[in-house]
Amino acid sequence: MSPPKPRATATTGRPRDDAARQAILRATADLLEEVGFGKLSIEGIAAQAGVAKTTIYRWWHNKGVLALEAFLTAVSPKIAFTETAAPLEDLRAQVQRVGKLYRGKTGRILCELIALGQADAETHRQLLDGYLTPRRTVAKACLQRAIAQGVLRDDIDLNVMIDAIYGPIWYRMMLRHGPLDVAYIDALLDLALYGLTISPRRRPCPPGQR
Amino acid sequence: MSPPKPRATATTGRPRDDAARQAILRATADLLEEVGFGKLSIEGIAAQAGVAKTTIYRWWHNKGVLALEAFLTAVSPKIAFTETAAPLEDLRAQVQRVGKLYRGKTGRILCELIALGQADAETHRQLLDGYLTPRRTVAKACLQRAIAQGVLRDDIDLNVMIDAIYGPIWYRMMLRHGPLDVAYIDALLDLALYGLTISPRRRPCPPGQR
Amino acid sequence: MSPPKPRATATTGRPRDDAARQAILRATADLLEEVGFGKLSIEGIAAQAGVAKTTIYRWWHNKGVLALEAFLTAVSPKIAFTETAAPLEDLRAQVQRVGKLYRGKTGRILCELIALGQADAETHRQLLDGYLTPRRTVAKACLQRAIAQGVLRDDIDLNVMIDAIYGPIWYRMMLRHGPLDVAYIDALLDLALYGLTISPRRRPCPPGQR
Amino acid sequence: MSPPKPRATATTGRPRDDAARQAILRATADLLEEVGFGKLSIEGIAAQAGVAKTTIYRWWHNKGVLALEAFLTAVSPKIAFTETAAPLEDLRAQVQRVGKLYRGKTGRILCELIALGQADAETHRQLLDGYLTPRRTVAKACLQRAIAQGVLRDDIDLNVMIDAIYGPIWYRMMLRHGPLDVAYIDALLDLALYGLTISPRRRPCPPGQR
DNA sequence: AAATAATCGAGACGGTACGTCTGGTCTTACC
DNA sequence: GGTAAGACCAGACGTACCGTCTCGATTATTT
Repeated sequence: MSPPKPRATATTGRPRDDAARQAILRATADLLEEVGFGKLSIEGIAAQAGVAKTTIYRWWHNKGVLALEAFLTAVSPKIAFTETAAPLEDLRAQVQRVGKLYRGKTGRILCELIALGQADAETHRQLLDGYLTPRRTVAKACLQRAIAQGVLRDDIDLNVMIDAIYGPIWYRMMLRHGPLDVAYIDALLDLALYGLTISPRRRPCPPGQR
Repeated sequence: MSPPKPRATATTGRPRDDAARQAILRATADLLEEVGFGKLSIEGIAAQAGVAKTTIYRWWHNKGVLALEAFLTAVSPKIAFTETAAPLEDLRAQVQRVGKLYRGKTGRILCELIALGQADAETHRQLLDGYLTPRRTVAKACLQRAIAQGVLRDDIDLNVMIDAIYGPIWYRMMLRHGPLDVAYIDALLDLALYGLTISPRRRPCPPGQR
Repeated sequence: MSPPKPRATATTGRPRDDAARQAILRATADLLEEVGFGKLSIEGIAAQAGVAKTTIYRWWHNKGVLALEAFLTAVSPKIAFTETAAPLEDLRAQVQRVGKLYRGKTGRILCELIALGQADAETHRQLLDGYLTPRRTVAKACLQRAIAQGVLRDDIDLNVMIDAIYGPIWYRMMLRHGPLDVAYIDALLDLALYGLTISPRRRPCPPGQR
Repeated sequence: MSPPKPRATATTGRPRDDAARQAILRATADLLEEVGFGKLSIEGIAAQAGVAKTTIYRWWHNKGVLALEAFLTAVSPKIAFTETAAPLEDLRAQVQRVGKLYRGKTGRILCELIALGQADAETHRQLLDGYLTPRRTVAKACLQRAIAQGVLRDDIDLNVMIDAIYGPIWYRMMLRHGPLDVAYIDALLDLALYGLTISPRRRPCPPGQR
């Protein structure tokens, strides 16, 4: 009982104050943007949220899960797939949208949260389940529509496909060895779709697709 | 003179004790492996190296640059390009070697150092200059040999090419959403080289190419 | 609020732990006796008291005020005036008692605290208010009784009188140029009371005066 | 041999650099005035004197003896006895001169040096031999002249006499519980000379003496 | 209505590590 | 051999947060 776990149910007693919860998440998100995860402190959050440290520790095990929840709450709404008739164009639009997001502070924070997950299994799991997997699932659906329409090979593991598309985006986001701009992402998608090797076929734009 | 910067030159006075320097770097590398960057402490390093804290602060601004230097000193020798007649095979071998390294603790530490670079420009610069850029330079040379031999397209920015190949490796190293094993890397290289889209050509390519 | 001042009142929050306070004062007094103020360290006190350094800094600005409070707490009870019918004998007894105390470690510590007060106004004030003034007040009352009984001149500032009596005691305590023994103190009192100059009268004074 | 003792004689090698010695003493005296003994640091002295720390440690065991020597060098010349035909007036003039000196920074420093002597026997000895004893010797001579002239009692230990005169001065210098001004010193001398008790004789100013 | 129970704020507590300062020692090159 | 420069080990400094622990006050449900 000593580790303060989030209560599953509490039938009696004073109910959880949702205003405090919101204030904490908000303060965390703000500070995360302002100073980054590295310099985030529970005391700072408590002060900014006008809340006692106890209240934070009561509901979140550690800085990581709190930061993560705050991050997810703030960022998740900003990325969503559109769904049109042309799956590859959907994909291209979505990747561009992600790229734009990752260029900024969101990318910086995300990177810190990933690093955090290296040491703490729970943070890692939460990051995957709460952020990565849902987005990959949507992306898979998009790719499957493309396969169904016969514009993509059907002999490759979807997970590998997605890695090939998103991997380089994350790579540049984290290493920052070059710009993560529209042109780069476009070139990258071309490469992923048509390969590096010399071949008779190019991306000859099936008439009407582009 | 109050900010303790690494001296550029010191013609007089007691010279720097290289034994202490080595001990510090060694202790740092060991602790980095043992507990990760997150739980690395200067006090711990000083104790393990048998050195005063001041000696550390005299030569390294902060934990980041020290950890980075220790990391580079320890890891750099472990990755090198072979050079044979078949550049694409060189590439494949090298990527597999990198993949193997990133599967383990090295990957975990690297990921923390990257996150660190998000907030501190100097750490970021040092990571790029000391680690990433040299490796990319070698990789570029390899790709250029392949282009010269006519097995790779010559109309694509080399930086984008390299991103397409290495990006997904790093992606999996950091997110750990799937195994970073030999089969994955092989599949990834095939994809990068031949593309996702449906084409008459497949990898066991035109006779005589391999 | 950044300078950690002793709180005036705290209506809310966890109340101050008096056990910790006592332990700190006790440890300080002990170490003061053992090693003197010069080698007193907050870390040492914290360790001996089984207390965190922060707890000390929370309630005492610096080593000086802590040492002083510990000193006063430990020493004050040891000196008190007796009150008999013969004020001059009361005085003589009290001065001898003080002399005995100052011969030992108490004197040594007191001397260090006085030196400390030279640089820090607050320490100085606290030393005067907490130690010196109360004792001088009592001594004044004693002298006034003597004056009322007609055995002491009534035309001299009481403060000067007291200085004349106690000054030489402190002088020898601090300079240690000679013994601070019973004989010395007796001789001193005779001198103070009857003067240095040649006069017909000697201490076993005119009949009827005592 | 490890404790660096001041060399007694050095028949060979480079002779001691007196310029360095002077610079060190001067810097020490200056810093002593400026920040007091408590915040005096060897590093500061070395920096201000343009001298290596080694050079200081070679010639002085510790901060105390250095500070003391610097103090004596700077202060000694400021106090000297005059010698006239009226010993008691000489005394009065000298005590006033001492009082004036002790009112200022000299007193503050002196007090710190005395405290220092509580813990370190050598410092204490040096303070007595170098400062106190010579001054007391001169004062004794003065008193003896007064005794020879028949204006002072000859049945009292000279040491006690001197304590009775100088003790209260030091007392006020160190405790600062009241002003150390001309009037105070005058009153004090009267008291010391003529006593506190009621007697037919007052200081009736032997004609021509005052 | 009272009792019970969990929440909340405030803030003290024992700790760990921080980055700095100074004390003394040593090592080197120069004079 | 003395000296300036400065690196070295050692250890205390005062601060920032950590995660835990009382408190008194508040807000519900259950008797």
